[in-house]
Amino acid sequence: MTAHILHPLVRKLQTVFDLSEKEKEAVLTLPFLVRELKAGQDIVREQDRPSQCCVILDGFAFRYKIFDEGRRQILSFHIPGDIPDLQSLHLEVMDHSLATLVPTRVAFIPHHALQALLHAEPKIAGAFWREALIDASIFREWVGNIGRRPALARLAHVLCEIFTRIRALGLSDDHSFPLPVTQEELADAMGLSTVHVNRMMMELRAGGLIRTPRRAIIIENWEGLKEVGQFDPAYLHIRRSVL
Amino acid sequence: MTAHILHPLVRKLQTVFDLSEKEKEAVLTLPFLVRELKAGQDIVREQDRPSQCCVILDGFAFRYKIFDEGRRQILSFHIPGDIPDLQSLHLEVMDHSLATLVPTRVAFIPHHALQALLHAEPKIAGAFWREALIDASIFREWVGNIGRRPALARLAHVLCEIFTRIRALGLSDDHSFPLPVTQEELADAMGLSTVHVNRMMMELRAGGLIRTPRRAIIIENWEGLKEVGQFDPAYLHIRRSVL
DNA sequence: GGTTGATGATGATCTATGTTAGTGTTCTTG
DNA sequence: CAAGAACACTAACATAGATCATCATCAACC
Repeated sequence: MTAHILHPLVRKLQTVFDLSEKEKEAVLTLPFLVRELKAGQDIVREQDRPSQCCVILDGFAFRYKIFDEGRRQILSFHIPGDIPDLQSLHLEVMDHSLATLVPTRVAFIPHHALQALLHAEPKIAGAFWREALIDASIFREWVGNIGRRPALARLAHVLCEIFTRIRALGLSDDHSFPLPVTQEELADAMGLSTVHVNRMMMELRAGGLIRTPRRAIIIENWEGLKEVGQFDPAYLHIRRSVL
Repeated sequence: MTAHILHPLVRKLQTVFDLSEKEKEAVLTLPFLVRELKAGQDIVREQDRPSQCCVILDGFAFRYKIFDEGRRQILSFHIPGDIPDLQSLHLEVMDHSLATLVPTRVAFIPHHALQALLHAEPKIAGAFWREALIDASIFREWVGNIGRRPALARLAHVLCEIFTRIRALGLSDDHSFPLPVTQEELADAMGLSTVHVNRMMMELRAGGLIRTPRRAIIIENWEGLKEVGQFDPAYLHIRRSVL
């Protein structure tokens, strides 16, 4: 049961909500279709009208929007267990796109199956709603991160957030984690230029806060990084027990 | 019935969802407590654990967060009919604050009454969920607005958004609307300095796009303003019929 | 009805970040 | 294994927007 394909979803829900065995079971018996996607592939696009939601099983994804003249804004990063397009259950038309960052395995679950689940298990409906609200909370934090923090703090904050979310899933016990993100992608997520992200990255390294081996991050000084990024995880609304 | 105190809430829900008479009735019979608040007063604060939600009946409110050294980021503006702290139904602790912009009348509805309503009227639960998702969509747009648009476009976009939301409620038939917001507040909403907001405001006026009589905005050239702000209302997910 | 405080409007100056134009290194792929 | 693409990194220069300081206007209030 632990090895069930949808297990990442259950694990994720448990980081924000306490599920009973029966409820876990109900989630795990959802019908789904697995697809393996290459890196940099769109999963859904702005203006699409999806009839299913996708669960990230393995890999990384991100949401984005293209502004004038091809300026891209990355809106969020997604890790295994996330359902980044859950909103399509209630909002017909996508207002942004969703793509993979690396080769990623996703499970597609038909809307009607999810609707049925939410109907049958009101507590799970609550958990999903909660998920969506946390999503919104993260966007709020990003608004402030981009609007009111200088570049160095902005970068530190993003790294703290990703690490905290990954650790809450139990995907990192020490202080290192995969970060399959290019500096260009980081720049698009933070409203900066790639050149400046590079400079800030170097500054964090020079300060002994992080190391950046190939496609990963090792946090050398967690307290220091939190300090620089003014990071307080309250906005992630993660259950105390898994934080 | 039309003059019921909670009517603004019904009117608002109808901009995003089609309500039956029975459902309207269920909303209007919610128990509530009205309070008149002065300008600049907090309604709920970060870290609070509310046991009720508030509906803006009359006036304007905004959500905000204080970052390092008192730098404030305004996260959203709220108009009559909005329930800005609906999230407290599912997220115990507030991750931001909510305050009035001008003297404002709000109705407080106990969580348990809302829970009961959502249980009794699943379609209304859907409408509320939809509301919350639209909220998130607006935050996403703001992330991009702040991250990827220059100051002039950013300002134009914010004005377009507020106007569109106000007009969807039927609170403005021509092209003028109340905007009881100081340039400082606009600055905090857009991640700019007040001085620069002032300059951009003057530029919009000089371009014949808007006029700004006391505490209000008159849009002189709607198409032009949309153009400058790259405004596409799709992200507001407003029903076609009221747009 | 004058005083006070908030807000809007300016100008001079400074700086964080953007832009452009590269170089070198590593990964992919034929 | 060679060739090409991504990607990280660097430097010189450009600029949007921040800061600081001042003054004008207007509303609120004793």
